Amino acid sequence: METLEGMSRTHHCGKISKDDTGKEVVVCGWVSRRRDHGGLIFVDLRDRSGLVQTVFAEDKMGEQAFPKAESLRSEYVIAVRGRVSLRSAETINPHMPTGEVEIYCEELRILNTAQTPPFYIQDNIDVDETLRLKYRYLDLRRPEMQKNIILRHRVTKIMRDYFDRNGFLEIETPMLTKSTPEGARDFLVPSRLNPGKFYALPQSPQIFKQILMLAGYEKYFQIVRCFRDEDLRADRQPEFTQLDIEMSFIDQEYILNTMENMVIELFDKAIASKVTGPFLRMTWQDAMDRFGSDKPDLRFGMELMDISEYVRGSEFKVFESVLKNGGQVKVINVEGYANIPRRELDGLVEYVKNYGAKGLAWIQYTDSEIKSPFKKFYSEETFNKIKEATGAKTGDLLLVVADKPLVVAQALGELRLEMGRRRNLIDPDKLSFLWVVNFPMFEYEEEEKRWKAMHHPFTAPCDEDVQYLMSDPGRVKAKAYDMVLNGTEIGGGSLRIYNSDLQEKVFEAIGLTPEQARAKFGFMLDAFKYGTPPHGGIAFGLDRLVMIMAKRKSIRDVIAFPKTQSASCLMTQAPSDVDNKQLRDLSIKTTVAKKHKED
RNA sequence: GGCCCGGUAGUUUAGUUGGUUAGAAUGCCGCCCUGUCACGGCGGAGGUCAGGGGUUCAACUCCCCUUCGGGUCGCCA
Repeated sequence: METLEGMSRTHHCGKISKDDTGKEVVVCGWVSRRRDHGGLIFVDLRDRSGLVQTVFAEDKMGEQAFPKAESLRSEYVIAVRGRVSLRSAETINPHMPTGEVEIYCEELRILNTAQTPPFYIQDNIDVDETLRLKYRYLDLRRPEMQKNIILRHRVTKIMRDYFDRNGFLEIETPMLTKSTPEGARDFLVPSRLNPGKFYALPQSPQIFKQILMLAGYEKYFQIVRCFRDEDLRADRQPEFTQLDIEMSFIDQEYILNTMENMVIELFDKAIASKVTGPFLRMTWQDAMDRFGSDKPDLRFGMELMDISEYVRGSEFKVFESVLKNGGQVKVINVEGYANIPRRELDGLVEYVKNYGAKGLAWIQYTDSEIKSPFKKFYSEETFNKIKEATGAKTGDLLLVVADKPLVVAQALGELRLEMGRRRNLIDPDKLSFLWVVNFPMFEYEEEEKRWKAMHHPFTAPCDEDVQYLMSDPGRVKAKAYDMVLNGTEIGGGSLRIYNSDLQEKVFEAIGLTPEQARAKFGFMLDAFKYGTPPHGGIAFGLDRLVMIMAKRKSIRDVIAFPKTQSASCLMTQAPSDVDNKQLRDLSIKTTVAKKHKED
């Protein structure tokens, strides 16, 4: 093994160009590929910036030094001093950014050897993700992963610059904090100094940022880790990063504009995507009615349409009972797909059942006839009226769901997305931003038989709805808003309650007794009595945002060290057992029988 | 907690109605090779068929359980 002593890097591999021709350079990196021709060896050398071809020629290096070049293997760490030379026309590699040049080695130092890696260190590898996660350091060495991680750095850098320029202060908030009753399951941290008591890791810095507003900081932001102990998904990790923002003396319009400008600048500077404002604003009700989702993907149409009035009053019991119970009958039009195979239709019936619908019906306006499972209950005129009302044409397929509004929305909304994917209606290069506004303040929790805050309990209700907080919580709208991109919620926020009386009322509406509210949020209620400014804010999911910008399907690809679906880290083997002494110090006993595994 | 998919050389995989010496490609090792860039040629090594149990004369193959990974519903203010 050799050192770098007396040899300092002059260039990065991927930056060498024909402008450097003739220069003596020193490059360092990993052996990406080796092509041994006997007396002539080519090595593609890789560092963070890219690849460059280095050439080891026996007649130039001498018989003493050449065997060292022969000993090189994949992922050895080397330094090469040599001269940049222009390649002859027929040896230029047009597929490589540095393909016009190569470096003739004059001195080689092997700084470290390497075991053969378990997978190729290159893009587009087809390898089990388990292996990638176990050897994450090798996975992260792959150019496409480095690109993602570098993009993530650029994103946070642009954000910090933007907020700094606009008068925001980045202020840190505690990681060891207090468990909150609402929301996700907390990660708990036992307190050694307070036996039997626990901190919670923050689900978000929500309360702290509001306290900062009343403390007079006016504009706050933070790029901050948040923790929620819930089941994982392709876009959900137990620890994730939020861009967290709060401002005082502002209205909703100011927040939305400030955030739009941030996002426009971000997409421009980070990935050179020109996004234009102002973003479309859509009420929550509109989004649900038209797209069956509070985060509609507007990259394609296929909106939901209500045909209740056309099918009402028939012998068809399914529709009748739904309509009598306040339900609705809605459709989406899958254009040009009247000849859908019967087997696929059957599959779609199963598909919507996953989302709570009891079934799925359809109308096929084929060239020759109208096909529908409820054809015998309605006249041809009715089918023609439906055709006209929905704008369907001959050759189109209507998919029909009848149920309570929320079930129709979810089932048809998901079906719309699925058909959009199957029919290739979604342009992967399109960026469709919108704001969804006017969310309901509460949603009813069937299991616990109580109302819950849809956003969080510090969200301000719309002024005109405050009177219904107790009498009719379901009709209260909130001053809340989500930013949606391509069917993904990338950010959400609200104007906050800044009056402790109103705050107590909202706690009451979600079933918190005054005692419970005091125990959990007493400090906040007290604080709010000392002159709280009107304020509001928003938080963006950084991982999801970068995932979309990097065009990846999983946030694991934009997180350096992510966890698996069972929330473990395959590289470190966390979580793991701890010594009994550690548990004793914390006054903790586990009820899980220890597995006796001796290796 | 439910449902679905998957686990075979280092890696990606083939393996038929249950009977094969478990095959290929690539990687790895050795020898040869001075213009390759997925270099090439010749040779070689490499398998707990995820783990356990069952059925059977016989299990990679069929059944059950466990485990690990992925997707998803519930959950995620």
